[in-house]
Amino acid sequence: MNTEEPQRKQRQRAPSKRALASRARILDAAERVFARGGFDGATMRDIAAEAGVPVGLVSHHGGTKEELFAEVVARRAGELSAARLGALAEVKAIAPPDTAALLRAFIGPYVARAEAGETQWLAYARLVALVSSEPRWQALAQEHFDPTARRFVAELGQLYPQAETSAVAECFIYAISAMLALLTSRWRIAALSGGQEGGDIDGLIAFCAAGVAARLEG
Amino acid sequence: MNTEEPQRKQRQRAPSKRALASRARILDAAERVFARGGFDGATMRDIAAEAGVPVGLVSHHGGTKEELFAEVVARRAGELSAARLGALAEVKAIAPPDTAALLRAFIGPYVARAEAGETQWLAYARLVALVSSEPRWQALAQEHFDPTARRFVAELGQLYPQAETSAVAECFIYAISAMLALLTSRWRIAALSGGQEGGDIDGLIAFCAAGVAARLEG
DNA sequence: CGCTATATTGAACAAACGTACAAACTAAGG
DNA sequence: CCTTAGTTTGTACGTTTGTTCAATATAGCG
Repeated sequence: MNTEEPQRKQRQRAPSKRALASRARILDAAERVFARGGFDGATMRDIAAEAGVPVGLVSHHGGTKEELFAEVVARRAGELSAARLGALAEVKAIAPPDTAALLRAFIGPYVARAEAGETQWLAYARLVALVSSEPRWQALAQEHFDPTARRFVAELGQLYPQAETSAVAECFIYAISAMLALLTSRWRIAALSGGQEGGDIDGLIAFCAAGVAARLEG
Repeated sequence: MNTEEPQRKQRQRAPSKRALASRARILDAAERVFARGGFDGATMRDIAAEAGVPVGLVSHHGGTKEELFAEVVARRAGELSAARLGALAEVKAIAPPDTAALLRAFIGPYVARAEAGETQWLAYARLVALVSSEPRWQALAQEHFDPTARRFVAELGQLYPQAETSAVAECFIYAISAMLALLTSRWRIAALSGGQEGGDIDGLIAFCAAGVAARLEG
């Protein structure tokens, strides 16, 4: 029969410092390796090698490969959503925001982190691009990105009351894809302009804000 | 020593009708399977099963997996580039084109094919999105997409003489990524707007044309 | 028709894959 | 300090991977 004690905690002891460090190193390594080659292009052994630990330890801390991928995505999603909603609240506290201000509240926190030299956030950007484009990860996108995105779509919709929600969402997807292009395709911009580096957040927001206005006002 | 006959053709007999049909079926199947799961997500056996042929035949016609992928990309790139340059010439024959006309010449041929119910072109769109975003396929993008893209960047630059080439290329990348989002992320637009279908080429061009103008005139 | 280059088939290969596992090791709690 | 839950390690297993190959069938050409 079953044991008497009901719902005793699965974990009876707190994880040690070293265990937490190992776990963090593994998640960081997984983020980089997943970003480099996508889910299928990454192997558990690559991740283990990148983290400098044996293969078995990756499974021990990360579970199956799919669970590990979901953890990597989830880990930064919370911080990012909080930063975005915070920026939104900040902007609304001053004055009723315009289109550019709304877009900046959404895009700014992301680009700032990616451009702060933190390569982990740039790797994360590639991951998000992957999750956002492959229907395979629809559930992940729905859980971690949709709530915040829906909030911004609603705010944007208030600026264009006569526009349909689907048109607002369409514009928002265009803006997100342009943002991800800025973060992940700088090499291609350089290739098309003969080697010149190019692309910054102000230009991106100018592009998107005008695009949204033209699409939703028409 | 070497044989006497200089540069005799490797292939001594023309491929049979059935061989050509097999080859086409294999490339079509590879296009779908690669589009579904990316390069690493696809297996030669998946492709063989999708085409209804034994595994060995895929290698026989397509070579290695990488060669097969490159062939799949190359096959439609020619037709697409020709259609785009044709549309550009057509538009320029009438009058000096504006931004929207230029973008339509680039985007139109693609979206038209993808929306004509030809699922193969939609699969190809996912493939292009893949090639355009992963640095791994930089060489493929450079060979098949860059020449035409560079041409459009140059045309666009003539409309904004004071803008730097890198800024023009930046805008063009934004427009391409928005186009690919329209083709590959309709499911996400629907998810964000409560199920409503949305997104068409006219809205996309309105968005991009206004974005380009705002970014390059400023 | 008969000959031959090509196309097709199914089986086989080594390598790499995700995962499971038992043994050795650490560190937290009494 | 000793117990014990948790961590680390190395290995090993069963699949699946891309590719090769010899055999068989097919279709072009004189």
